[in-house]
Amino acid sequence: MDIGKQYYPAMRISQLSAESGVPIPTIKYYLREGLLPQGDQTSATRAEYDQEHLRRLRLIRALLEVGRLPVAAIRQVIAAVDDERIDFHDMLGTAHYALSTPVEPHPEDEDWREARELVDRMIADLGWGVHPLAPTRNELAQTVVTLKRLGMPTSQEDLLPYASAAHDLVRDLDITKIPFDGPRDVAVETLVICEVLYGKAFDVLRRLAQESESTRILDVTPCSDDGASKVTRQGAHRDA
Amino acid sequence: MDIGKQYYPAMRISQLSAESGVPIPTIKYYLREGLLPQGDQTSATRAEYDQEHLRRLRLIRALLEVGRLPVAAIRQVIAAVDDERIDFHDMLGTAHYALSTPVEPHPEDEDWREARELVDRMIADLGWGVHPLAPTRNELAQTVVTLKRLGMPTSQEDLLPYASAAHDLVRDLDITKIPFDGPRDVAVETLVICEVLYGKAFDVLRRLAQESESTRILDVTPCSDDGASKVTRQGAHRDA
DNA sequence: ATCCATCGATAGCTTTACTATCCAATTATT
DNA sequence: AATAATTGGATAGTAAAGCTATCGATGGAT
Repeated sequence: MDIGKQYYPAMRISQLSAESGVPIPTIKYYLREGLLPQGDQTSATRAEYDQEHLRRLRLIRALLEVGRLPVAAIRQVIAAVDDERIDFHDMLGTAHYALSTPVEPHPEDEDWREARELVDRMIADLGWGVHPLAPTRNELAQTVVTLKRLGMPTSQEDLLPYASAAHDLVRDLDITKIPFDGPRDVAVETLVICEVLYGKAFDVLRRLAQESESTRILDVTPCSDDGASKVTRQGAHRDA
Repeated sequence: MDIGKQYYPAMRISQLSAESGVPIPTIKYYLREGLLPQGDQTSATRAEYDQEHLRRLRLIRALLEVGRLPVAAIRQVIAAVDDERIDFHDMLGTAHYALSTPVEPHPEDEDWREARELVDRMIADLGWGVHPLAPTRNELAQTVVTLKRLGMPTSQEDLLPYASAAHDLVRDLDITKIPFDGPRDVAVETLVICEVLYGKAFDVLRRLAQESESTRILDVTPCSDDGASKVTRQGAHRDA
């Protein structure tokens, strides 16, 4: 038997479901879709799963629910991890690009070309090592175009403070958490978790800060209880 | 006639469609859904639209495509703007909360309670004026729980650098763009644009920085052309 | 007078992420 | 050994979201 797995007690699909809270049909679906590796098949009607599967399952749910990534993107990340022909660096690149929303370029559009040039120039000015064909470039260009169309034209100068804040966070925090010298799957998993979950955390923190600042500017009792009507009165929650 | 609208040339739905690139049936759908206000109905089969409609339409598309907000959330924001009974501050609050993904609390779960306490304590320690019932608190708590479940437990200390970076950006940049003294619709629109589009921009910048840093750490020719195979070989784009 | 766009209503479509049902093959229970 | 329960594998059905298509009546344009 595999020494490396001796600490992982085997379980059946029903236990996997119970531990993770994910219904059995959904687990089967993930197996079909290649998100979750097949269990150790001991007979025609029996397969065993271990802690790895549980962990993977939790990762899938986190990416789906917190990161709101499409199943297809998750599959790509996983495929890159499992494809041993892809080297470490390219694997991380694949993971990176799977996380970006694909944006098709519109080189015929004047605004678009200008935005893309802004992005390329900024990346070059910052000295960032970003692949010239990275889809992320188009994603940012698209955002810049949209801002312009909405009447908030954005220059490199406007974007730079965000860029350096992002760089600082990544350099000092995110990247230090990634075990580049460890096994492939752990590294890429950590990278994805960092990008998606810390990304989410930052996003929420930003919205919290925005609320705090607009409350501060608009006067009012910054955090007193009398404002409780604000939430209940309007039912501002999206669907809950 | 309305003096305030004399500079806005009227157009028919077909022109609105042509200008915005949004198909007519889709515009009708937005009208039905209350995302887009009805045009000026001049007869049973004729209505006139103006630049406001065009602007609103672009905003809707930006929130949908860039911000990936659900239609229901967009409708909530719009409803709050149009409801004159809601005061300025509550309107912004509604907008804020419409942007958050609803998360139902699990007070029975130990992890969840702990995470929520962490969030509350941090907000208090930072002195932020965030509503005690803000759904954003649960959103962050959920993220913290998920991180823990994935084996990356997160303390207040871990989160604080992100929080202060977020606060800095908001205080120095985002919030200065919002015309709090202007008309309701402009203020809330700007707020939403800032949150969603600058949020997106930052997210992309973070991913760019991550790519740059992992490239730097993993050795390799930081940005040379020989890596072009990375993108093409794997077809790393999500679905394009 | 004729044609064409528009309105309003309704129904249909597409994608995504599940969820449910069946059946044969075990495996467990009695 | 008989019977009940569980699993895997296959297939089909479902629900929600976001459009898209069609139709008939109307009314302005030529």
